[in-house]
Amino acid sequence: MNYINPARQAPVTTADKVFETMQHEIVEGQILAGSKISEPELAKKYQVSRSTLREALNRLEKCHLIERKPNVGSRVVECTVKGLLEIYIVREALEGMACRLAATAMAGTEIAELQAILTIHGEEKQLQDGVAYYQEEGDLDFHYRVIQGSNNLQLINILCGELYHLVRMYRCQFGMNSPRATRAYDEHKAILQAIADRDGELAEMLMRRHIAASRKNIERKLEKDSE
Amino acid sequence: MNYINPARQAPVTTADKVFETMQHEIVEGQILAGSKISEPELAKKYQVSRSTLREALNRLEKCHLIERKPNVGSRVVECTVKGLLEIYIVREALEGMACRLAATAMAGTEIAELQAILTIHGEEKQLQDGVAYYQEEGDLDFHYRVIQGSNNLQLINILCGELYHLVRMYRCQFGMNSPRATRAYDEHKAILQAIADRDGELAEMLMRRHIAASRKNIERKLEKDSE
DNA sequence: TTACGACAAATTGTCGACACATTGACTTTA
DNA sequence: TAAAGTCAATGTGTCGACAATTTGTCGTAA
Repeated sequence: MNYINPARQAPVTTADKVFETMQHEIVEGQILAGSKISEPELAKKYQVSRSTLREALNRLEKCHLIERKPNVGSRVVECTVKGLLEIYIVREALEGMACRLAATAMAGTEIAELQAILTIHGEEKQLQDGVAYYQEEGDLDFHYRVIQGSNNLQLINILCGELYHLVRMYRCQFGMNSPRATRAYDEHKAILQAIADRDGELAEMLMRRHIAASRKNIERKLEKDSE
Repeated sequence: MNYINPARQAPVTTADKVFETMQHEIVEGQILAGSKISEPELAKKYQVSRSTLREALNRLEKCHLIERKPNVGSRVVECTVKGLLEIYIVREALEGMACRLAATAMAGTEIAELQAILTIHGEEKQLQDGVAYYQEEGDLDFHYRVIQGSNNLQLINILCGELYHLVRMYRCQFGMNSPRATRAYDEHKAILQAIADRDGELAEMLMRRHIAASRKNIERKLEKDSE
């Protein structure tokens, strides 16, 4: 499957390619979460030297997909419930702010474009009545565009560059296909309306509630599973 | 000068030491902002191989202190006004959230400890009537402890690990010794009171206003300079 | 004179080998 | 038997050298 990758530039160097490959394998769980990474082993697997592999590992660490300890080695991060909720907290804060900024920074054409995309998503949702597509690609795409609309490079870099793949990893590995799609779609519409009205304060509040609702939904679901 | 470094672990490997050295030199401006980094040159300067230096560069990139382009090289980030304001925006969002969390997550003992520290800062401030110390170390220390109090590892990592040194760099290079210290001190006290009252909502609002006030102060100052 | 292209110098990316630290198993000793 | 110490094996950190790419210079042609 060919994922979109917001902040990516074409993989020019060998380390880039190894990085992308490993990224996909970690996100999709082919390299197991929590597992130890053996540099010699993976270097042989990808047919590159250890230096090149280590370069790739450095970028994976930048994406928070692996953790390194000096003189010990690297491990793939573990997908814990605590970690998932922590990311939602960070997203609530940052994407809320991004939304506030987008309300004043986004161009009218961008807003119109995003409205068109939302309409398409809505039709497709009803068409196939399948939640998966919307929840996966569509949701990410909406959030991605709002973040870009903030026009704040630090914000964009953190959300689209450093946290993006970790979010995808959690989505993949926890198998998130909750029945929140319809409600989420309506919330997206309301958020976009606030942006179109140039009401930054409201836009931020709605985005924060939107993300907080997802978080609480997960909390409920998980504590129900543990009963 | 020996800076405190929140999220640091003792430098065990040589790359660690080179990283810390370069970090200080970049933050304090000895390595000029915006300047190009020559790997062979710096490797010779620090008496290490290029591999080790590149390892250090990778960590500097993680702190947003340098930027790399494939097949071209690394540059120290530039300190622009736009960049400074962008960081304040990110801090407003993240530290605001951290403060909200701290209001429920911080232990009573931690709060008491922080209150004691604030008192000391207040006395020292009046004692030497110098703004510099408080503004530099004390302010960073207060914010640092609140962030730690959030008990959210993602939040702590981003603020204390990735953005911390960039903030210090801006403070150093823009020479921030504004007369906001007294007001900032009072604001800190109010924030801490909200945390002690376990009022997360208020704590977040106060922290956001506190950081936003600093940002607006800088905006005023800078547009006054440009007149 | 300007624009284009080839060449040379310098820099970055990649490689394989060595030095060092950690881990686990085994031996020794209380 | 248990605890501590030793040693080997594995893996990470570091090094120097080679390969590939970029950049600036020079020369040629329009």
